[in-house]
Order: sequence, then structure tokens, then C-alpha cells
Amino acid sequence: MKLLDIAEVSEKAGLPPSTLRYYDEIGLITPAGRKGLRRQFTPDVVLQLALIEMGKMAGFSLDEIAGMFGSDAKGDVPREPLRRKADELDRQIRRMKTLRDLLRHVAECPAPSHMKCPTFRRLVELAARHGRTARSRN
Amino acid sequence: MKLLDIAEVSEKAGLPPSTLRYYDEIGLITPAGRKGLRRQFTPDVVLQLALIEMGKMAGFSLDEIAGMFGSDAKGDVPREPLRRKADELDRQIRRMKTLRDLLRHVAECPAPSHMKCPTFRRLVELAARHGRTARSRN
DNA sequence: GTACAACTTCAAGTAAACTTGAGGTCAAGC
DNA sequence: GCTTGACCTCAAGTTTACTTGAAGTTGTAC
Repeated sequence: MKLLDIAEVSEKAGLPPSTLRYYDEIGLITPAGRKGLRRQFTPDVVLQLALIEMGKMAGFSLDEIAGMFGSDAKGDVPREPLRRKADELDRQIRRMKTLRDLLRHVAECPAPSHMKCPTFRRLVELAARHGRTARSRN
Repeated sequence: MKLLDIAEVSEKAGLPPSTLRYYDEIGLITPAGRKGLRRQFTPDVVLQLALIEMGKMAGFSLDEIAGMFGSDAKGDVPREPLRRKADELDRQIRRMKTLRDLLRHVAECPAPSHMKCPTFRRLVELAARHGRTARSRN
């Protein structure tokens, strides 16, 4: 299996080498080995990095992300926290849809101040309610 | 119109007073006035804060959020950037749905290592593809 | 009319996630 | 076999988004 050095991974993942070294340092990724001093990565690391990026965009900390996928040493990834994170994502997705609608509305709405537009207020109130109760499903 | 002092806003918005002072300092919210030294807010600020929270969860910086809704002094909120942000949100929503599915899958999947599970890999590859089209630097 | 709790300012501190820079190592091409 | 450029480490610096603490002010209750 062909191994990649840090510049190749950097290129494929679109992340600077400094970030990859940092992720290694905190144990988020692990090189398959070293050639001299140089880290050698398996191609899978590119996929792992895509996953990490996704997690970050969803608002998870690197610590949380490590907790989700990092420790595949043992099969001890606890299922329940994962399900709860998935549920949290569902709520967040709903809020983001509201925000998206809000942005599209603001882009069209001719009202001088958003706070005076009833549609705008209704959407924000809707979102605020979702945030508070964390209910229902997609 | 009844005005709220900082503790009431804090209570209603679920944010500590220190955060509200900070937001005021950076111009993200603005008190209607002062009573002595004390900030007096209109009830609308609670809605504004809900909006800010939403923006944060969607991964926007406070600066970006200010750019979206903050400057309603003039009606000069440019429409095109807003539409682009909405589009970006759409892409992000898609990625988050993938991540959610991924988490649900990991919670069920009995494979010892995720990277060996074809379903898992397929989902990550899907997400990586979605991610590439939208993201670059900065 | 005074006590006091809730406010105020301002400077400094904190945490996460990196980046930068100085100084060192090493594999590959000539 | 030496140069060179890509890698390395480690410490310190940066940004964002706050929080904390010290020291001062003030509206309200008694």
C-alpha cells in the first residue's frame, strides 16, 4: 500500500501541513509510520480529514470529533452519545434551514428595518422556539 | 414601550450579562438608552440575540453576523452576499445531513473499524465530494 | 438618607485551534 | 559526498469569543 508524505496529504485534503502536524500532535490523526523523521500517511487519512472537516462545520470541537471517530483502537465507541449527537444535528439542521430562509427573505424584503417586517419576526420567533424546546423531527 | 435592563435580557435570552456587554461593545446589539449608567434594551433585542445564536451555530463569525443584520442603520445590506450565504448554508445543511447519517450508522454498525465498513466509506466520500465544490481558503 | 444589590468600566486572563519562526535533520539528485 | 529542499521539533504568537476581577456608581427599599 502506497504511503503519502505530508505534502501530498496537505494537497489532497486542502489543509496546510502545520494543521496536519497539529492534528497528529493531539492524536486526531496518526501517521502509519516515519521515513527518517518524515511522517508517512495511509491514503485513508484523507477520508478521515474530510470527516473531521465535516464535524467542525457541524460545530463540534476537535475533542468531540476525536470522541466520535478517533478511538477506533477498541470497539468501545459508546452508541448512545452518538445517537444523541445525531439528534442534536437534526435540531441544528432545522435551525439552519430557518436561518437560510431568513437570509433569502432579507435579500428580497423591501422593508427598511427587518425588525419591522412581520415575516422576518415570525421566522425569528419560530427559530427561537426551536432552539429552546429542541422538539419534533425533520 | 417597556425597556428591559441587562438582567432581564440575560434571563430571556439565556446569555450571561458579560456576553451582552461584549456584544454591545462590538456593536452587535445596541441599548435603546441608559438609565444612569445602566443599559436599557428594547424587547426586540431578545429576538436579535436569537438570530445571533442561530448565525453562530451555522458557523458564522460575529463579524459576519453583524454584516448580515447588524447594519440596519442604512438599507444598504447588499442582497447578493446574502444570497450567497444562503446557498452556502444549503451546502452545509447537506453535509450535516450526511454527518448525521454517518453518526447513526456508526451507532449501529458492528464493523470493528469504521474505515473498513463500505457503507461508512461511501458516506464519507459522498460528503467529501460535496465539501470540495464549496469550500476553499478563508 | 443610607445601605446594598445590581449595575458600570477597564484591563487582564482563558480556551480552542491553529500559525509562525528559529534552528536542526535527512533523503535524493548531481 | 555534498548540497538542497522538504521535512522535523518546540516555543511562542495569533484570533475569536468571551469571562473574571478590581474598583467605582447608582436606583430602589427601608
